Amino acid sequence: MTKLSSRHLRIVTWNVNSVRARLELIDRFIAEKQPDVLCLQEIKVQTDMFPRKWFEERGFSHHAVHGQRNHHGVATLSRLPLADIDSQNWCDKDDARHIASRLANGIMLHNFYVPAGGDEPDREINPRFAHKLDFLDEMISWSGKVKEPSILVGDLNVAPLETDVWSHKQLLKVVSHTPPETERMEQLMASHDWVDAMRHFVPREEPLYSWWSYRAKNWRTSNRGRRLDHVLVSPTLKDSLAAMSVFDEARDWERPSDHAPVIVDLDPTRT
DNA sequence: ATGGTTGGGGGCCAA
Repeated sequence: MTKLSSRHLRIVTWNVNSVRARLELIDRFIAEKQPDVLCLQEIKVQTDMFPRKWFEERGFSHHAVHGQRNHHGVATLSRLPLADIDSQNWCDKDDARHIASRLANGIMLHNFYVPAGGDEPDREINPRFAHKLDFLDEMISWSGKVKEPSILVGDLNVAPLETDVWSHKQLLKVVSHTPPETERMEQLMASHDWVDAMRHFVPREEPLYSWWSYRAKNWRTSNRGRRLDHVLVSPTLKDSLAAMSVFDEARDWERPSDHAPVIVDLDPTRT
C-alpha cells in the first residue's frame, strides 16, 4: 500500500478451504494487502485444474502447485520468480501436503498442510491421529537436514503454546493442542532452530489465533480461536523480520475461510 | 455433553 512497505517482501500463508470457492476473497485480499508471495493450503483442486490464469492476471505469474482431487492441496503463487519447485510424499502417501520453491534471493520456501488428525486424540483407535503424529515425526527428521536460509509456512494444525488457544485447560484433550502434538511442535522448532515469526512480534503471554471455527456464531466476540497457521524462519533470517499481522478482517468477509491470512514482511536488504 | 458450519462431489465424509 505504501511505498515503504513495497521495499519489503510480503509473504502470506492462508488456508483458503477451496481456492475456487474463495477467488473473490483472494481478489479483495490481494488488492488490499498487496502480497508478493501467496502460500495457500487446502486448495481442494487437482493440479491441472488450478486457476493459474486468474492468478497471472493479478500479477502472480510464478506458480508452484501441488493439488489433488477433493482434499488437501497446496499452492505457492508469486509475483517474483520461483525456482527449484519440488514436492515429495510424506508417510508413504501421495497426499498433496507440501510444495517447495526457491525465491530469487536464495531463500527456500516450504509450504505445508499438516493432517488435521480427526477427532479422537488416541493413535490406537484413530488412524488419522496416528497419521498426524507420524507426519510430524517425519517433518522433524526432515527439518534437521533443511539448509539455511529457509522459510516454513502453512497450516500445521497444531496450536503449540497455551496462549495459542482460547482455553489451554479445555483444549488439552482436543486434537491440535494435545501434549503429543505440542511436544512434536517443540521438537520441530528445535530441529532447525526455527524462529517463530509470529511470536517474534507478539509476546508469548498474549493470545494469538489464526483460525476460528465455522460452527461458532459471533466468532469475534466468543473468540474461541486457535493458532494453527505458522511462519517459521531460519535463524539467519531473524533480523530481516520487519512486520507480522493476522488479517482477521478477512474472517468477516462474505463466504470466508475459517482461517485468516497471516502476513509477514521481510526486509530484503537483511536476508 | 452436545451441536454447531462449510466444501467437494455426487452422496456423506473430512475439517
